[in-house]
Amino acid sequence: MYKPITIKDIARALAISPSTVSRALSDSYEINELTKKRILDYAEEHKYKRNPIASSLRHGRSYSIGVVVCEVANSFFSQAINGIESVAYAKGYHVIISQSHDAYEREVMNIQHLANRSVDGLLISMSAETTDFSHIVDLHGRGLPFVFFDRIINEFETHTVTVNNREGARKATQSLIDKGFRHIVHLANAPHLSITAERLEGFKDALRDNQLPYTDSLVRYCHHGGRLQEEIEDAVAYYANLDQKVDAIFVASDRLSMGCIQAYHQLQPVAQHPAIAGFSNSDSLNMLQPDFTCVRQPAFEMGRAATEKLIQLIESRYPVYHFENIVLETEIITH
Amino acid sequence: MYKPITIKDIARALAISPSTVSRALSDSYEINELTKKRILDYAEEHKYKRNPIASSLRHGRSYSIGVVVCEVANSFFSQAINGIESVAYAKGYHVIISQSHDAYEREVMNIQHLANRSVDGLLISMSAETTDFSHIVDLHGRGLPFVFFDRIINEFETHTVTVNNREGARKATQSLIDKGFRHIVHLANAPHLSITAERLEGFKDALRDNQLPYTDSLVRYCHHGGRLQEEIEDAVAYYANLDQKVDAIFVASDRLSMGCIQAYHQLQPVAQHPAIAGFSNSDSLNMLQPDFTCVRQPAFEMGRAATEKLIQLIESRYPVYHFENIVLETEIITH
DNA sequence: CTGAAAGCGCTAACAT
DNA sequence: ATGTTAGCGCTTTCAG
Repeated sequence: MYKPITIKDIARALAISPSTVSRALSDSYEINELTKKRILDYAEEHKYKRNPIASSLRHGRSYSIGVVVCEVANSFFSQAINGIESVAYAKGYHVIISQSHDAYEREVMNIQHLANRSVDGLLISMSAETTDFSHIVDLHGRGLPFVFFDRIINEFETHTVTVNNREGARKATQSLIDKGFRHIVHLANAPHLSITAERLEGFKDALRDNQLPYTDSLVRYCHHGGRLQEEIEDAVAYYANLDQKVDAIFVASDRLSMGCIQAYHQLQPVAQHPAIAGFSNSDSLNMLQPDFTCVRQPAFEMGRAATEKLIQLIESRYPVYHFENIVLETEIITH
Repeated sequence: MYKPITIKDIARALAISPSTVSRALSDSYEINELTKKRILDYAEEHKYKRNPIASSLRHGRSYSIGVVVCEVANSFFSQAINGIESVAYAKGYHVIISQSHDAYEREVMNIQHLANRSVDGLLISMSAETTDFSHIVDLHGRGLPFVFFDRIINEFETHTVTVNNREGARKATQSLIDKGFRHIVHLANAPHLSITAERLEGFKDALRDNQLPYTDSLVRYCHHGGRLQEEIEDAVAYYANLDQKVDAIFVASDRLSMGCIQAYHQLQPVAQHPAIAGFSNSDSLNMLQPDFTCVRQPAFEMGRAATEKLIQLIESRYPVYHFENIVLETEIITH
């Protein structure tokens, strides 16, 4: 059907050898300027397109990188993907996106699938449910480069890109305290995620700074990252039953904030909700909750940085022993 | 670095020919059961993975399909993508997603890029800005299969998957009328999109059914599909200046509804907004606007159907002359 | 500066 | 039932 023109076709038409054509197209130096021009003109005119599959086979590389995030319909991740694509395309790589939906099985399946599809490297933000990392450790051990962003693991050394979660969490909590709230709880993500522990520390920092008491009972975890609305509703119900009336919540993520507001909407009018502050890269959330304070992550920049490091790993001719753990700052938006 | 085991390696280890190994792995019938078992066991044990690049080169197909949507951070499209992936993965195809951000240049670039990357076919929902279709017509003419969903074009015959936009629009508008609103306007998408004309017809139908007058001045178009918040603000400002006070708006899309609510938020308290009804697959929108009536499209199902038709086209041994235009029904959710 | 030849990994004719 | 061979399109020695 769709039969594109090949290097051989050009060679035949111009009565030269395929290798010369290849050289012209890859802009080799050892070629006559005139021959090169003839070839390039012909290629242009006949809309020659290099066959990337053949090229990949030859080079043993696919010039594509895999991305695994929990979901794309999420402001943070979609912005990060834009950053990833901007770098990847500029460097001639293709981006293959897949979603884990925060489920362990889907994460394993996707990573396996991408590795089979011979991506040259993987950019991962861990699924909330994952506690067994052997699928990743295994592939990494076999030489596949990985870079983690946002939700990282420490099973082996590699580049990572994160934000200063602890400080972001502290600032968000502090903003609630500044507004006069004293009974502040924390709606947290899955307990084994790297970001969960860090954000919890920031929450504690803020309480401590203000001589407010901390107990573990102030924290509710969502083991599926909010994938089940039920887990959020349980937390909200739990807060409602505390002896102390909760007047503010520090929420660990966008999705949880959304679920949280949704849960309260079913219970009572907006005016009576606790105040909410939390990590969020969504523009619509602060419309929902008029006084919503959010901690913005530089998602686009994180995607960019992670991709740059990954491509460095992929293109490095020598084994890499020195890894960078890039930590960017968050920005807080108060109302 | 990462040197996977090949068919040759297996052949050498078992002292048989590569073709036999290939036959065993592709489950050919003309092979001794015992030999087959030996090979499969060895492959399993050594974690053999077929090299899809070599396989693609050989078959002249990449077993991947390209998807072009305006953006993934959009409930409708992310649900559609889930449907696309469910079918594609099941049939052994990979999915490569790209975003046009409703911009013509990016759409052209992405489609070009995907075609170069030798996808076997393309699943497209048109960008709002696109009025020149030659980049698509050209590739289609050269034999690349296309299936359109949601936002289609009629430059050539092929399979399409849409919803009954006219009826959905009529029902949404009718629901506003049922609530007692009489001065209803329509915030529309880009005028050249297929869905725009259809939804406008439904809007007119509802007005006519209720003996309400229609004039073109009731309709405002967003030429960039709401990509620029400005275009929505202009429309809202225009409504505010009408002689007749607008008491309800029928909005053509999710993104426009969001932008519309956002624009009103800047102007006046929620209680004084006009009522809104519109096409939306987002769960969060009805929280924003308490009485928001939405028309849900079966996005997942649309993705599924489109992918099935595309794979049919790809795998058909003969030129296809009979095309299906699948039209699904919408569901309306009132409050 | 250009050409001939080999090979990336896989598979489908064509033998045997 | 198995082996031999050739080739998908591209690139890279190695020779000239």
